[in-house]
Amino acid sequence: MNTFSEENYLKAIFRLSQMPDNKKISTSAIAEALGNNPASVVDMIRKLTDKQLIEYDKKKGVKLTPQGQKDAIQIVRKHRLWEVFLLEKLEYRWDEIHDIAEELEHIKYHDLADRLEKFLGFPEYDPHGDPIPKANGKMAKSFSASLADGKVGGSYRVAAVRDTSSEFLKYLHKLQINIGTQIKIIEQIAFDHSLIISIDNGEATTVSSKFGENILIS
Amino acid sequence: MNTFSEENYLKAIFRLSQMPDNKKISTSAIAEALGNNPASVVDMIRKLTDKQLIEYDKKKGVKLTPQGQKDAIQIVRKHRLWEVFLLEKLEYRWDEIHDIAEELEHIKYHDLADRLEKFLGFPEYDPHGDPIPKANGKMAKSFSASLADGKVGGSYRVAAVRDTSSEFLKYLHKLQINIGTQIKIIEQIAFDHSLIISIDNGEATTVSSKFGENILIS
DNA sequence: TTATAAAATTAGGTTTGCCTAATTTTATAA
DNA sequence: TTATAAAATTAGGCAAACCTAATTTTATAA
Ligand SMILES: [Mn+2]
Ligand SMILES: [Mn+2]
Ligand SMILES: [Mn+2]
Ligand SMILES: [Mn+2]
Repeated sequence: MNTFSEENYLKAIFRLSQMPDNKKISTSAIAEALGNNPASVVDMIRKLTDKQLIEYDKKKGVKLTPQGQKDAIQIVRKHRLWEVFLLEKLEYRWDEIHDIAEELEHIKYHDLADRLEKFLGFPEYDPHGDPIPKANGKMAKSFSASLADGKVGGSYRVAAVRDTSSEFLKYLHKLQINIGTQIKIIEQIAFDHSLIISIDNGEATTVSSKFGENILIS
Repeated sequence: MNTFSEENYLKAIFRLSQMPDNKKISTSAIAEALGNNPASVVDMIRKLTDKQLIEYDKKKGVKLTPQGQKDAIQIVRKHRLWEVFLLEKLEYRWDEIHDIAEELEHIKYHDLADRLEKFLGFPEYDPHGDPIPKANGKMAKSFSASLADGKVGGSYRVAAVRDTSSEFLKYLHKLQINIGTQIKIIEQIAFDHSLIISIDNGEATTVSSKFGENILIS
C-alpha cells in the first residue's frame, strides 16, 4: 500500500503524463506540480523506483510502470467520484470540491470507490468535466480542444475546464459559465488573442487568451 | 489545527473520560487504547499540554481542557456521521464502518460535518447506538445500562453496543442481533453469570457475561 | 567552443510520531 | 517497613517527508 505522499506523487506524474504537450516529466516539473523542492522530488523518485511504480531515465524523465499507472488511476477515480459526491450530495460549490477530494481520495477500503460510484449512479464525468475512470481502469478520453482553438462565429458547449484552481472557477462562476454552457466566439483580437464571446447568447464579454485555453469544448 | 495523530489521542482521551468507571486517565490507559507504547504517550501528553488541549497531573491523570473537549467532540461527531453515511448510503456492514470512519473523521473542511448531517437527515444516533454530537457540541447521554444489569424474566431493547470491534459485531450479526432487537433474559447462571436469552422471541441461546456487558439496553 | 544559466543531485538538517531499553517513581503486598 | 511489581519517564534512535545550501551535470547561447 502506498502512503498519502506517494499517492500524491503518482497522481501528479499521471497528470503530467496526460498532458498533450508530450514533454518529458522532469524532476523540476514534478516539484512545480506539487509545490515541493526538487531535492524532495529526487528522494521520492528513488523511493517510487524502488517500489517499481515508476522508471527513471535522466534522458527520458519519469514514466509510470504498469503498476504505477494502475495505482494512479485508482486515486484519480476516487478523487473524481468524491468530487461528484461533494457537489451533488453535499451541495458544495464548484470551486470548493477539489481541495476536499484531495484528502478523501486517499481513504482506502475494500470496495469504497465501487460503492461510491454505484451510490452516485455511475457518473461518467466529474464536475470539472474530467472523465471518471471505471473500476477496471478504463476511462474516456479527456476533452482536449479549447475555446482558444475555436473559430470566430462558432458556438461551443463547455465540456470541461483545464485549470481547476478556485480562482479560475470563481471567475467562471461570476461569468455564469458552467459545464454545458454555450459560448459563441464573436471576435478574436489579433493583438493578444483575447476573445470577445457571448455566454448563453448574453451580451458580449471579453476574456483573455489564457482564459480561452482553459475552457475545453466538445 | 490538530494533526491526525493528535486527533486520535484527543478522541481516545475523550472516550476514556466518558467511561462510567470514572478511573483516572493514565499514560498506560491511553497507550492501551491506541495500541501505542507508553513512552510515545508521554511524548504526546507533553505536546497536547503545550497546545493547551489537555492538563496533566501525575495524581489526577490526563484531563481535556475546554478546547480539547471541543476538538474531541467535533471528531466524534464526524466519525459517527460518516458511519451513518457508510451504512445507510454505501451499504457497508455494521462491522466494516468503524475502520473507514476512523480515517474519514480526520478530513477537515468548513461545514463538512454540518452538510453531511443535513444530507443524512440529522440522525440522532450512529449505527452502534452512540449519540451523535450536534454542531454546538451538545450530545445526548450515552446508554449505560447493560444486558448484564437486567433482571431475569425482563425483556429489553438493544439500544447500543459498548464494544464496536468487528469480532463482536460479527458475532451479533450471526445471532441476528441489531439495534432495536428485543432480548429476553430467561435465566442467569450463578456459576459464571452466563445468560440464557431469547432473541426476538426465538429459541433459548446462551451467552457469556462479557457478552451481556457489551450490550446496552434502553 | 566556452561561458552562463538551468536542472539535478548530494550532503546534511528538521519535525513528527513512533520505537526499545534503561531508569526512576509510585503502588501493593508480605 | 521493606521487597517487589507496575507505571511513568528518560535517553537515544529510526523512518518518512520535507527543507536549505552546496555542488555537479546538462543545456543554451554568445
Ligand atoms: Mn491528495
Ligand atoms: Mn475534478
Ligand atoms: Mn482516527
Ligand atoms: Mn460508532
